[in-house]
Amino acid sequence: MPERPSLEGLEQKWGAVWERDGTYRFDRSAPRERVFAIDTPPPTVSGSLHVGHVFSFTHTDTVARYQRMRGREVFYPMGWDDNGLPTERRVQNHYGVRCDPAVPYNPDFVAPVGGGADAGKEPVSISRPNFVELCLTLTESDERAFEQLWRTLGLSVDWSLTYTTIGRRAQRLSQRSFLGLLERGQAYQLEAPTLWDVDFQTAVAQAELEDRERPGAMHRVRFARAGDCAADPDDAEPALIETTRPELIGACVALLAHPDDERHAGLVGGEALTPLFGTRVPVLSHPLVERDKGTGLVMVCTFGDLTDVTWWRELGLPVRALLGQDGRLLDVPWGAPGWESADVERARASYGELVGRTVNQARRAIVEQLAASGDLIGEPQPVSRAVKFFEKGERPVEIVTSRQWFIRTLEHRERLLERGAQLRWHPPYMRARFEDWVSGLTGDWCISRQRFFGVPFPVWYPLDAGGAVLYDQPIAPTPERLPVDPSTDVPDGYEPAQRGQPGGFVGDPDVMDTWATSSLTPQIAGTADEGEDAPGAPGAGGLAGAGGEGGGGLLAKVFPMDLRPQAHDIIRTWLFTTVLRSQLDHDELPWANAAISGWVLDPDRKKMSKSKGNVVTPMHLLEEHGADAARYWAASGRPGTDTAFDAKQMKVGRKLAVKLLNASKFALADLPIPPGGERAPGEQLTHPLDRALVARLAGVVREATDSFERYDYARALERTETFFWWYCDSYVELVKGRRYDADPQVSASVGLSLRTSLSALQRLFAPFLPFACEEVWSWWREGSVHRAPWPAAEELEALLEPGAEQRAREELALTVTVEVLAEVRKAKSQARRPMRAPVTRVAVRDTEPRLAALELGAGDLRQAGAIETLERLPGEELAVEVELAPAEDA
RNA sequence: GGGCGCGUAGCUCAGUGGGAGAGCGCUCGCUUCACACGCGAGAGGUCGCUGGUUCAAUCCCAGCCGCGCCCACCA
Repeated sequence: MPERPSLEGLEQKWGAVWERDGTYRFDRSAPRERVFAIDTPPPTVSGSLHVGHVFSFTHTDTVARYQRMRGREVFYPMGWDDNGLPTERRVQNHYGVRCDPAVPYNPDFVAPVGGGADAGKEPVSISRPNFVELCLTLTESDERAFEQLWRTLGLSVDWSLTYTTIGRRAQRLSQRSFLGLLERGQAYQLEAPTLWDVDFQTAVAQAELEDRERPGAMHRVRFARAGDCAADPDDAEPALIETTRPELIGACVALLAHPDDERHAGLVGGEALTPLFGTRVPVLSHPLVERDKGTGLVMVCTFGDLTDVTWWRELGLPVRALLGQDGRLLDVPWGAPGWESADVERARASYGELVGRTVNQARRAIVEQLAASGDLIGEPQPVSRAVKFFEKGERPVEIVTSRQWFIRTLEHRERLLERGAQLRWHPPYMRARFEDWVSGLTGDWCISRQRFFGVPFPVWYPLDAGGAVLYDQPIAPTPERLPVDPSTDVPDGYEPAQRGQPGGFVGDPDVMDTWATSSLTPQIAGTADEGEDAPGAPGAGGLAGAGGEGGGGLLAKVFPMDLRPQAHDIIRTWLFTTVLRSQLDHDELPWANAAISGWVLDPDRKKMSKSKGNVVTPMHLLEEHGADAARYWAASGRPGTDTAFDAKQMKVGRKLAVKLLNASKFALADLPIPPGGERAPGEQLTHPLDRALVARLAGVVREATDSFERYDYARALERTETFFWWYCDSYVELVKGRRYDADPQVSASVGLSLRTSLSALQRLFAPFLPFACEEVWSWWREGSVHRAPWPAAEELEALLEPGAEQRAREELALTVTVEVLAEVRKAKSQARRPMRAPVTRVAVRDTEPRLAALELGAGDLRQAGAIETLERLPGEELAVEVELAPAEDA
């Protein structure tokens, strides 16, 4: 036991011991019912972890440590989500490269030195395999840094179970699951209007959209009436629409009014001519049109927003697409079929100024044209409106038609809602977010991305004699070949030279969305025994192993898992897709519990973000305050609740950890420690106050345990902490006299009480302050506190005398004794005297039962208060007179 | 527009159908034999507003106001 206990260096000291002893190693021989499996969120590997990660991962770690101490064999892996767009973008910037699938693989390629955006050089085009190699190199170094941080924070993960979402094992599982879905008709391909990010040039999913307020302008535009009236233009009342997207007038395929809107009843059923381009479009009605918006007449374009898609589909409108995949206006053949115009020359002339322009450029240009032609009515009115963005994108998403892979989702909606109801949510109200999302789904899940660093779709397509791709006849590899990359691998029965040749084959060029793989994290983590290079599982189709049929593998032991911890912002993505995939592949929930963490907000209650520069780097945090202190702050944030970043809370946590060191030192120093630590055979709690203390402690243990069972780690901490400070300030002060008594008969009971209480407190704090607790445990106990059993209220109560009446009297004795001691302290404090100042006489007036109880604590009270005479007088309520001895120097 | 959560001391937040709490900060005091990262004492609040249920409401119910988040067919 050190002379002056300190927190310094405990992270390194105990981190090394835990690693050496395999303290957190998952024991694969444990029976299924003892296993507690956690589906750890794999952090995105694209730079650095932030304070929010420390926050939520600490929550999970406290639960993991609690369960381990409860005797569960905890399956607690770490994963790295290194698959996907954020990594690609980071690699592009870091190395100054760009992936071009047309470039051949260069085995001797060396990453450019001093590349990157800051070098101001044009990015170097490299092949997809070279690009993927760079992604792997960069993520590897990030992952080492992440692991170091987690180890310093004291996460009790089993590092031998680490997986990555781009690793061969994840790819194999992801592809195997996809092929199963394809075989069962749950995955399909479709050419359809798709949400599209024009910068990344990839499809995106509904779940990856977010709204952003953007300034825009509302333009009132005149459409001439076509048909009979066209012969007599002066007679024809024009059709007025309002739009924020005038650049899409050329893509207009109809005008719509509400069926009950009498103002436009005369128009409906007729036709109108688009301004500038002179295209005939029908005027129709649809109930989704809102009469009080704009003029009540709306232009349908292919496609300005998701509502346009609805109208286009429901009304069977044609496609007149203007926007290309790069977000620029396409060159379209005015006058050709589908592009008819009442004035082809004028249409070509107008459009000539728009073609090749971006959306914003084209909008400015067409507004000038409309103004010049008189078709723009009034000035554009500035408006602020919500625009849909890809959450990682910088320009609004567009809707373009493309071929994509989908997983059937809508038809499983009811079943998914049932699954959501079966899942135990912590806190329970988070379930509403899941249900809102499932109920609001409008389409199946688009999982294909036109990117490079991801899991490829494991299919090829035959080419017919004319070189056309036969998309409806995909060629799948046999399971033993997985994972495959169809851009380099060749399907069975073909030669490499046949790639791209008529009668040959092509590989699917796309990769899966990152969620399409991370939605399988329970299965990926649970197949750690397969190894990275194991062949595909035997048997076609779905995943083998889960469900336990014959398989003695790891997966059968850990799946379905016990706990999915995650933050609330990814309920609609990660949580939802994991439930969906587990439903489709296993027809069951992937876990029994979902524990949802809040976010870390900056002190202004805004979400922390790098752009604001208010982010504190986690490692710096741990170095300054210590891991236990940071964990204390995190664990004080209640489940599901956003918490402001607060360094002051960390200081409080640090004080608590230091206090635990010192209290343990006081309690244990020079105290005989029997073998086994707490209690020698035959030892008894002979003093009523000691029994009362242990009884109270049993109540705290019960509350902490109940709280943890409900995943309310914060309450467990709060109860333990409150008790602990009271214990130090009141109980320990009260019994110091007996603690140091020369007569072993007198001190024995305190010794047992201190050993018993410290043992319980050190274990109660262990999930929160793992380093300080391990340190104090090591002073007097064998083995790790983190493998010690969680304290049990029953064991503590076994030390007490039976009899409720006696327990109540002793509990009252502790209460009254502490109350009187407080009065004595108050008198000394108000007299500005030290706490050890002697007291000649204390007269306590109180009710008879309380005075009787006080008698049980009178001896300790006299010693703690330095009281000469203690008188007990009958009274109505507690009143204490204190006569201090004269100060020596007064 | 819909849903969820929140609104308690200057700050951060617990809490309960019957006495309004903690930590930090502030004031005053104490070198008490584990700890000055300590100990003791104290000041400080119409528990968002308005109704209702109840003997009794900070807590339960309704409405409103404010904040945050999620969702929405935002032309």
